[in-house]
Amino acid sequence: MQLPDFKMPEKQKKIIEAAITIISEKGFNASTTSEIARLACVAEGTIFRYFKTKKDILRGIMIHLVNVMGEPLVLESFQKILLNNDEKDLRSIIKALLKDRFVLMEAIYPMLRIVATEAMYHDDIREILHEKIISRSNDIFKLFQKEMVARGLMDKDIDPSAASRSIFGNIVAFFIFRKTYGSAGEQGDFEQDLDRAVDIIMYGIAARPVQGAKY
Amino acid sequence: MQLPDFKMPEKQKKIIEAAITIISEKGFNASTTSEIARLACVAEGTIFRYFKTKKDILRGIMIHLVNVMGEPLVLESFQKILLNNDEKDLRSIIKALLKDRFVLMEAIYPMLRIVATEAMYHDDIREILHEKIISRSNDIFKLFQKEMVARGLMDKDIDPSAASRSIFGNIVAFFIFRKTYGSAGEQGDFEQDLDRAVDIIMYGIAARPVQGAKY
DNA sequence: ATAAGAAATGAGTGAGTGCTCACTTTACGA
DNA sequence: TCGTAAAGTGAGCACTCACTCATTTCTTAT
Repeated sequence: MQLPDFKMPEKQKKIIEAAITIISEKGFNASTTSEIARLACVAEGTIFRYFKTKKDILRGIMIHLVNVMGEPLVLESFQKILLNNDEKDLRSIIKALLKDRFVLMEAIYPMLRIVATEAMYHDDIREILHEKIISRSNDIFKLFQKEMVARGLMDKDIDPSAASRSIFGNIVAFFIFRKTYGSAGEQGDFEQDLDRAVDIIMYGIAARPVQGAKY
Repeated sequence: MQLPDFKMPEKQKKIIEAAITIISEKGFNASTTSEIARLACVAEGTIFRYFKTKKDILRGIMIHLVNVMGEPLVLESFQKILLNNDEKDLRSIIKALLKDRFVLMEAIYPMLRIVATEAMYHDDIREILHEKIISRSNDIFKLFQKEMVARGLMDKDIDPSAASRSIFGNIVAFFIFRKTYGSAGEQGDFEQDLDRAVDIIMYGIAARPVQGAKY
């Protein structure tokens, strides 16, 4: 996992990168500090110069997720797609969103694995995640919905929390299924699959909009 | 985690029950055999009479998920809800499904945590899960869709894989969000939330069916 | 009642862990 | 060039854990 530049001692960065790689592969407890040190090409003692304990490495990874990836990658492009679309229709926005999230999740996949696992067992990590990413995404989505309603592209009485929760679920499910099964085909296959997923997010599993309807 | 009766030595059952409790709380690697033994009220050596290694306990848990819970709980009621509904409309079926899955997931929550975590790191567990539960659920869903299409309740050109994937994502997201935040209110709150989720699964985030339409 | 085998025990073992610390190397201003 | 502080090292320490096995307890057939 190659991290973007960030003011931080060379070795510390190497340690975090190595830790992300190893922990994402084997889980936190199954990873050893000696292995991380080996991959990072530092002595084991060096790890404990930068991180007080092993658990502290996890915290370091989370801080990175939030500071380096969270803000610039996760939220910025999310916001751009949802809020800078004066002339686009809802369908292309949702499609752009799904595509962008897919690419992002693939890019930070090792980190995602760690967060998904550890958030289940550490309250503090879950808290950071919620505070810095989930609740802020929710806010952005609410703004987005307001705008869409104003432009007549979304139904005004859809609950925004339920909607964003559903979209979140769809995105994650799309990613996981593609990642574990699927993706057997080529690029065209992906586009088609994407379109299907977008259709269902837009119109559900039952209804299809009347031809020429405003939605 | 109280398991249903199943032909198996008393102590072995106790060990698995204890293991589910402890592993779901702390994760597999952070759980110790001595702690499991203590909770199960057996000597540590007894564990290794029934399970060759510690990892073998995990396999025992998975076998239980599949044999005891998987077939009778996960698939049976799934099938009943989807396929024994000659007179019900699509909306009530989906609502019943979502409700049933929620109750089920809550009942086997500790086991779910273990499976969700360990499936990320062990190929064999992911394989069992896919073979015994996911692919079979998919088959059931395909039958269901065929029936719904025949009865004119679902659009025939919705891809069944995409649809079941989406429903899966919605169910899981609904569960997780309710479990970690929400559920702050009472029962009425839950019903309302359920209805919102069902609406979105049915009609998506954009369109709403015309009043009196057949869907 | 007793023998014999099965089940259960838990102290013991050694491999392997996170972490320390006495030491070496590097960076750099005077 | 040297002195000093910071950065880096890795052998070793204390400890934990999965697993073993000699011993005890239970079960049951005769």
